[in-house]
Amino acid sequence: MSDGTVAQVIVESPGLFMDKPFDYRITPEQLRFLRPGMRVVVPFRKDVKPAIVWRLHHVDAVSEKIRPIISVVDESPILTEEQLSLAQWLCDRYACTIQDALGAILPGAFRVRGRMRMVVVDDDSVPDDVRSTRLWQWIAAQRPDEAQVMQAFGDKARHQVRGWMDAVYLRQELDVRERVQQATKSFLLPCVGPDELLAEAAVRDRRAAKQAELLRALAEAEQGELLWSRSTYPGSTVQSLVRDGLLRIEERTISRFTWDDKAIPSTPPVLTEAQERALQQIRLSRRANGHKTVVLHGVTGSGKTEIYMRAIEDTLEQGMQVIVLVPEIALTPQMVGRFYARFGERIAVLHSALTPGERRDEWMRILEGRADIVIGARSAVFAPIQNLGLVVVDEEHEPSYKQDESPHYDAREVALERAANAGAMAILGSATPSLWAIRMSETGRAKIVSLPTRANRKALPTVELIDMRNELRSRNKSLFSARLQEEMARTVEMGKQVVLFLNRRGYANSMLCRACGESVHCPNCDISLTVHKSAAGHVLICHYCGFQQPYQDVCGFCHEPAMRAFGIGTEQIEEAIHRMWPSYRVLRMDVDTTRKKGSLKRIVDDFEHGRADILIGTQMIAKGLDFPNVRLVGVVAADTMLSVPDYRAHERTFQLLTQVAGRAGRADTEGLTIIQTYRPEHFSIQAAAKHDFAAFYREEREQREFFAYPPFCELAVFVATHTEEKLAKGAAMRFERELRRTADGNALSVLPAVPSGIRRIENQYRFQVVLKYEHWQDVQQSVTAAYRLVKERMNRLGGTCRLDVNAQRIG
DNA sequence: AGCACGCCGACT
DNA sequence: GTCGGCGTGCTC
Repeated sequence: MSDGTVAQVIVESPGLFMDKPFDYRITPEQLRFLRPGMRVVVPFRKDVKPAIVWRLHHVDAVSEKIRPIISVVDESPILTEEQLSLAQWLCDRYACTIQDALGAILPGAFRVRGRMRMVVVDDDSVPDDVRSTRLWQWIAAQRPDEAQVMQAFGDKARHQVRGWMDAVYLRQELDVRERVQQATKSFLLPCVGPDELLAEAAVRDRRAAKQAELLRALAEAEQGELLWSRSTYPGSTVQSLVRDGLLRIEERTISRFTWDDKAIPSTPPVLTEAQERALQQIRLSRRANGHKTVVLHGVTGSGKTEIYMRAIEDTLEQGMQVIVLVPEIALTPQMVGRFYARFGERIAVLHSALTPGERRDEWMRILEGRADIVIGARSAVFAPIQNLGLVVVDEEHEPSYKQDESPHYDAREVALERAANAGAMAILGSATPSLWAIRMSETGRAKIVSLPTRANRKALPTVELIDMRNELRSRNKSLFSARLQEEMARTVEMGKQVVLFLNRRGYANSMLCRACGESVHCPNCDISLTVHKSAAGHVLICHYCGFQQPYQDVCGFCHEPAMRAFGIGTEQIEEAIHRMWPSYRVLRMDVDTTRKKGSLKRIVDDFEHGRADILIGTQMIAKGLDFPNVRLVGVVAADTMLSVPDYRAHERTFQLLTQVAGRAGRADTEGLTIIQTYRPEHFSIQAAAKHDFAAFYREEREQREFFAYPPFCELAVFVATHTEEKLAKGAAMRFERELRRTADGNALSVLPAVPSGIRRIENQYRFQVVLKYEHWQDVQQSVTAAYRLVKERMNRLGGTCRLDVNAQRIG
């Protein structure tokens, strides 16, 4: 027992059971520099495991059972104190483990691997008969850990090895390895003035031409330094000049990440009156002491990005830093380009398509203050910014801000939490703000700032609704109404472009037997197979597990040759256009055509540069793309989104239609949007057609309030999965029962356990329990306790449980 | 997770 | 009597 400080660390190890900090002893030497947020390696059971220092804890007496930290990986913390408290906040808010929370914050590139490996002590004490064994020689060469020895030589080798260790023929050595290292480059800097460099070069001309060449290059270098390219100047050349005291080598950390098409620096455009007014309101809010959250509601093409950039400039002037969130950065190359043009190298980019090395380097640039604008997707909200002044969430209504795995965080909420902690401002921008955002302004937690007109002073595109029931009556069996066909042809003849939107990929939604009514189902999932076109004809694919089977026109149930494809997909539209207008150049943009890296950008580029007349796409074309030459936007079937069994189907329909319509007429082209629908009277479709956000909001708000759905309450969805149906069901029922027993019935309403929307995926049965409550705080304890109880049990039985707090969809 | 501890059925 | 089934608990 002794006085001192212990380190509480979070050990990296999967599972719920160890979700608490463990104490470790600190040596006096470590005590001088050890800080929370550093990575360490600790002994754990018989293993060595990587861990993160959670906090330093003063105790009167250090208990005997506490073991020492083996090794400290970092010289300075890679997580800030604020990020550590954010991790705790994530645990509380989303009922996740500390490990999950830290895992979400810290990029995987910082993961370390620690192991104890065997090293031979090769001196006279080792007898020759030991030295001559195959095992000994293998250990000497491989430096394996114990598990590797067991794997290669089996169980009998263990005793042999233990014996050698006792005799000190072998010893254990800690091996700590990081997944990727910080990238560095060597720079050459002169130690003497340029005149002397030239003089020394002259001396060397005869006997060391290469050295002379380097000295001259260095004397003339614009920055007064050179990036050392080892192929131009070999090590020997540089080393001898270093020895002569003429130059020195400096290792500098650099970032592997480069953005290859940086736009030319541009001068900011003159703001329109509306933009000017909006910016003034934002500046007022920033100075205010109260809420600093602004919902920027700007119609499509109103120039929201320019407002963000002005607000960013203000923030940088105050010496503070900025986070900009975009729904999916791969979909918004145009936006990143504009930011580079404006702010240059002070930008760091974080998103999932970066290599681990690139992400690590960008992280360090932010942490060390070498970048002060972070632009990225959802996870960029965790960037290690130390002096946050502004968070921007662009396209705030997009569902991609919600994380689908644990922790099920909502980046918008995290953004507001971080902003509140830092006293920073938050701007949530959208042409179609979510009900959540508008509700915040109603309850005084945010202020709405509007941009009601387009920056190009053009009107919003005219929207025509086509009632497809009339088309059927007039015997038009084509996918396109007469009106849409006519305008498509006219637009292409004008040399303008068309965007066609359909929210369903593949060729057809399903195969249905017209004789017996059965559809073709996936053998592993409770879902019908989607029809896709391939070189070899049609294939049926499961969108959930990837199962494939060939197309057959004979029904598997009644054996009648009556199978037929139902429900149009994007591939079928492409085919129809080829048939109707063989000369039109068509591009298709959906998950299937953009799976390969860079293919999305190529499609965007091709369309932008007029190498196609028509772009067919799923919802990914609705996200902030800007094609100036688009005259016509056609929505092939507006109803597909409306009939989704989800409480947000109306909201999603309105948002998608409005966003898609907004792709038309962005520059000098007058825009036209044609929406085909079987339900033209539906308020979501009517409101989108009239660009009437207020009307949509009024109606939808009323329904949500009446049926007690968000934003008038919050939902949490518990899902249990297991290959045994009764075990999945049992876990969900246990969760339900537990909550009925422990939770406050006034604060929490528990809906009965039922099968999930898709009852089985990849042979796992899924049962769910939906919870409704007003304040998570009031129910957090009982819900978290019940969840942990059931999850722990379920994991032992080989199943899984998940709890999505503040769920954005059910099922 | 992965492993040790511990309390009940079928066996050399 | 023991060998081993896997329910339960612990890891600084």
